[in-house]
This record gives sequence, structure tokens and C-alpha cells, in this order.
Amino acid sequence: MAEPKTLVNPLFLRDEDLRQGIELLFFAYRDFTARGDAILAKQHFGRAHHRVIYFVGRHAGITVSDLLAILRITKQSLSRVLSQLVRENYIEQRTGTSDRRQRLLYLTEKGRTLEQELTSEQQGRFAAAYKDAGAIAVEGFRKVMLGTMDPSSRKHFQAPDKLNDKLNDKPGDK
Amino acid sequence: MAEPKTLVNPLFLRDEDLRQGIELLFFAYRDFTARGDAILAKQHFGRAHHRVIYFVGRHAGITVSDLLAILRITKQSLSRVLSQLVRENYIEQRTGTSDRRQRLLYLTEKGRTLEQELTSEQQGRFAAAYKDAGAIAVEGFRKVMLGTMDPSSRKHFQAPDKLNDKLNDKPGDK
DNA sequence: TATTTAAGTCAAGTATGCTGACGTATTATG
DNA sequence: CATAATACGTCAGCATACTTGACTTAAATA
Repeated sequence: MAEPKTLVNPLFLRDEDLRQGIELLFFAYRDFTARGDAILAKQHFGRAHHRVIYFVGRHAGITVSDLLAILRITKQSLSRVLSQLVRENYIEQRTGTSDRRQRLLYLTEKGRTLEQELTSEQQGRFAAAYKDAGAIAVEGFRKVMLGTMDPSSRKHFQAPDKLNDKLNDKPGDK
Repeated sequence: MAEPKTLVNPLFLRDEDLRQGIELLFFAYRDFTARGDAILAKQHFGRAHHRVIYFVGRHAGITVSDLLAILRITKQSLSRVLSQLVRENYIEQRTGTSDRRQRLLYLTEKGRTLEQELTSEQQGRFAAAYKDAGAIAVEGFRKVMLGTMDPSSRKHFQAPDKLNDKLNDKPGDK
């Protein structure tokens, strides 16, 4: 419409190459989650449990609503998984101090152990891939991934301090 | 064990950076599939239908067993989705000529239209991301994605002719 | 006090996967 | 040619991870 993109169409923007992008993401994600799924299955957990454990580990003290915003699932879907994890002592809930309606989420020792098992497998995949591909490739990977995701999701990849600000923003919280 | 990796641990192999890789993949995949899911929902289809339509479009005349190998699901799981797509005239089955047990799969016009709608949305995401990031970044993205996936999955990204050879390998097929 | 917010819950439903067991047509093999 | 193997389909049952909608409770806020 406004810009005739067909006139400036580098090789890597051909239909074929764009399909390759789609497929790279498909196969990478499928393989990336497979091993974790297998580990989880032993505990009778699924991928949903993994995601909860991962992000609670990442953001200790996260509220339920912030977790819902990250996962983009419904409260009811989270509820089943979360209450299971609390019941089986992987996650601990503490009443918020500044807002006592909140239930802040933390991993227990048991939860941290499982989180490490799952995360280290996936980190191992990235460690190997990053090492083989090199620093420049890693930066390219980062750029492309950020480019494909919704703009609203990119805020998760700003400076870590800023992210924590966003998640725990109670101004007078000493 | 054999190699003490902790001694050679460049900046981009720190725990934090490896976690960022995990999260880039998570958020990118989540956003990448969201719009398609919404389009599919109108037709009362799900992501499973999308995958079938995509790969049948990509490999016209693929056999059921080759499709199963790509998707890594069971025959029964595919069956439900596939028979629905055949019944509603998105996919056509033709008896194989060299092996009459095979049911070769093709998109119908209706199927091709839906495939295009779904694929072009995702291609648009990659087109924008590739354009912003540049050719070097695209190559880096490709390397890292290939590195994270299982070695067995990398064969899907060899020269396209070779892939077709693999899928339609009837040596004497004139 | 009235409203909003954070979190949890009940009920019902859908999509996608699984296992196991069979059936049928076709091809390959002893 | 009889038997085995292959490609595909299907029936039945089950589990998990999601969904929407309605409602409750407790706490914060206007």
C-alpha cells in the first residue's frame, strides 16, 4: 500500500525463506519442550506445571495476576495447576505485606530442585547452540526473536532491574 | 565431566543469558501461534489442524506416515484431525500410483486458501523481523535454532530437493 | 458505605494428545 | 501361493490442558 515492498525484496524475504523461519521455530520448539515433558511426566505433571515453576523461580514473590499476564491463560487454568503445586509442596504462597489480598508465590526447596533439573536441560541446549554459533549469531537470534514477537512481549527483555520494578512496583516497599 | 566448561564460560553462556534464550523462545512461540489460533477458531479448528494443513501444503502428495513422522504424534491423533479436514473438503486423498496402499495428501482450493491466510500472517512476522534485523542476524537466528533442535530434526533444513527426495523416494518413479 | 481488585472456586465443555485392539487392502517374502 | 509385513483407518476409553461463565471471599480504595 504505502510502501511497495516487492521492489525491495532481498533474498531472505522470499516465500521460501519465510517458510523456513516458520519451520525453524516449529521444530526447535517441539524438540525444546520434549525432554522437559518427559521429566515432568514422572511427577505426573505437564508442560503447564513447568511454565509455572519456571516463572515463579524466575520472579520470586510474583503475584498470581502478574503470572497470569505472563502465561496468558485463564485464572481457572492456572488455578488447577498452581493449587496442585502448592498441595505437593513445590510452591509456597505468602500473603502480601503491602496488599494482603495478594498471594505471593515462591518456590520451596523441592520446587527449586525440580526447576533446576528442568531448566538446566534447556540451558544445556542453548549453551551448546550458542557455543557453536558464536556471539554474533546469538545477537542475531535475539534480534529476530524479539522481532517476531508481539511488541508488548518485548518488555520482558529489558534490563532485569526494570522488569523487577514492573513486577514488584510498590513504591514505598522497603 | 570430560571438559570443565566452567573454565571457558564466555559472557553469553551465563545462567542469565541462557535463561533469556529460553524465554525468547517461549514468548516468540506463544505470540507466533496466537493469531493463527484465533483464525482457526472461527472454522472450529485448532492448532493441530493448522499443522496438518501447513505441512500438506508444503509437501503436496505427502503420505500419511511421512506426515506422522514430521508431527511426531500417533496415527489415532492425526486421524481425527485429518478425517475432519477431508470431510470438510480442505484436504484431498488420492491413492498412490506406485503403492496403492498409500493415501497421498493434497490441499484442495479451499484448503489452499486457508493455508495462505494462516501462513501469510506468520510470514509477515518473519518478514518484518528479518527486515529489521538484517541478513547477518537472520543467519545467526538460523544457526542458533538449528543448534537447539535435535540433530534428527535438522534434516528438514537441507536443500529442498534433498528433502523431497527423502519424502518421495521411489527410485524408479518416472 | 459502595465499588473495585486479587484471588479462588464450581460447573460444563472442547481440543489434543495417549494406549490398546482390530480390520482391511496391498505389497513383499519364504 | 500362503504367509507375513506394511499403510492406513477406526473403535473405545482415558488424561491433560485449556476454555467460558457465574459466583464467593477478603481486602483495598474512593
